[in-house]
Amino acid sequence: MTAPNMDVLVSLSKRRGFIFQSSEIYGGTGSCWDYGPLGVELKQNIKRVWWRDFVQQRADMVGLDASILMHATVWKASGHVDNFTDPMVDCRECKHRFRADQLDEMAWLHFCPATKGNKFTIPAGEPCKHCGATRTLCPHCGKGELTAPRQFNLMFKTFMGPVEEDAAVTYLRPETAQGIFVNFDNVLQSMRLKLPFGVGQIGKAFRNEITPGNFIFRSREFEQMEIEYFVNPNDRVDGRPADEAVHDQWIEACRAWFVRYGVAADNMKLHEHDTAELAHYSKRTVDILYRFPMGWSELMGIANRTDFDLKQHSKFSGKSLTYFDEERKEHIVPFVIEPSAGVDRALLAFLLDAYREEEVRGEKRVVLRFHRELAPIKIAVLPLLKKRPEIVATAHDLRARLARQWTTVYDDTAAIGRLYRRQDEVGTPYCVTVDVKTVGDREKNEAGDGRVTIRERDSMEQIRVPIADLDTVFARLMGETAWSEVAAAYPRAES
RNA sequence: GCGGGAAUAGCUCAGCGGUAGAGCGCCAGCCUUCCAAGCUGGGGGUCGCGGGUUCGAAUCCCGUUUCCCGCUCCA
Repeated sequence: MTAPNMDVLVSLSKRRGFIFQSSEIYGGTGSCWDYGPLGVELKQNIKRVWWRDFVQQRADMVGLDASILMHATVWKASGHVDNFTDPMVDCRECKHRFRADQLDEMAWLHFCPATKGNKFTIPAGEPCKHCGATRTLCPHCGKGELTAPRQFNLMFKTFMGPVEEDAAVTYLRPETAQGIFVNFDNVLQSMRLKLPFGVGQIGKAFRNEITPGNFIFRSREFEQMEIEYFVNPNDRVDGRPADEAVHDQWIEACRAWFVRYGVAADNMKLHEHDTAELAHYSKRTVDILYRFPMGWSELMGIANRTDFDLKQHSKFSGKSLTYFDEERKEHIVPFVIEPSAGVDRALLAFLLDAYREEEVRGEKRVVLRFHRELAPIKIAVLPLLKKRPEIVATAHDLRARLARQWTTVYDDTAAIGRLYRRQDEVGTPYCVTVDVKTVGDREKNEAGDGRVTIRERDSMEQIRVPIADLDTVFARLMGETAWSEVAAAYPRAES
């Protein structure tokens, strides 16, 4: 495949109306991006199929849409107020950066004056045996002074209510997950659920990232698709504790989902967090990495959050957040498996994986081979000649008719070859072309055959289909039926 | 926040002290019976922003903002 670099994609995204830099006319900001007319369709399609596949089609799942602003105590309970704040110091000499709270636990490099400047590595927390000095300089290079600790708060602080008082301070949510945890009992009771069950949610989250960038990969405002899947850890699944077995099931389900919608399997790999990497709430976390242009990076994470969150919220709120196990006659706090995906990262992966540069008749063709369900525009209706009013009128009618079910576009501003290339570049899977044969030629006294050309994006094959068949043909093409199977029933059009 | 690079038309870039260009794209017309065809015409840039040097700055200097590449963190 032709792996595009990020610049090519940024350029295409802007030129074709997928993604614009936020506030561009004011100089822009790299930490926020706007989705243009095609981008918003693509993004909505991703969210729609995710919601359909994971929430609507599963008997063990329900949905939720919690507010972005929540009670400030939520973030104390979740640990974000304490753990999302890392005081950092930098070495003025070697430019190394350290977390201030970990400095004392690090071995340090020392040029000892008592031994004529000999170099020693001193274990954490100990003074030099020769001169008795304790560490004051950079532990890494032993020479540089450290800057004063700088506070990084990864949460956006804001004020609820018109008066800026401390009591009204809260945060824009850094993850959608907490909205599910605090509604655990509401959902459980109102839907009369039995374990195991999951709650899915799609929504915006905000993090004051230290380093945003790599296009939409890491931005300060982003959208998450999260599931909190609750299990009874005392149950056994496949002979293993339920949380551990279900965790593995979700990892595979998520991986398969990306493959289903067009991400090549070998562009993904799993990454197991080691203990140092694990978040404060997690027993085990596995990331699905994607081969992004800047290297393997996290596409989504699937964490076993244990009973940490429910217990924390129970403790801070004073409300019992337990589940009554009818068989064992006991109250338990469920464990939770959290498959957490970034909509924007998913979109970027789908975009990257769809991008192809091909050579057609000696010319370069750029094509986005989107899965048909993700493609922003499903059908482009094109007149072969725009001088013929009958052709143009028929094309307009067809577009309106097809638009009742699918996203469509009409374009007559160039020759047919160029029109096809434009649609290729935005990933439109099918074009419908109306020509003279469709409508007939009055001057030559020829009747129309009522057929139009359907052209498929990837193979560039064309078939002649009666207008009367269009609805059923496209219903099959947009469903599970392969192009080759549909095409076999109709004559090829010459190209 | 630190180090390095960059910022000129929608996109890719040239111009590097004398007042802004190319290719592609876009728009209109002509032409054209299925894969970026041709011809003609057109719109579009206070050269990121602010200051300084100079008779004169896109060009030199300072500051600033934004972007890109590394260091750290996550979806």
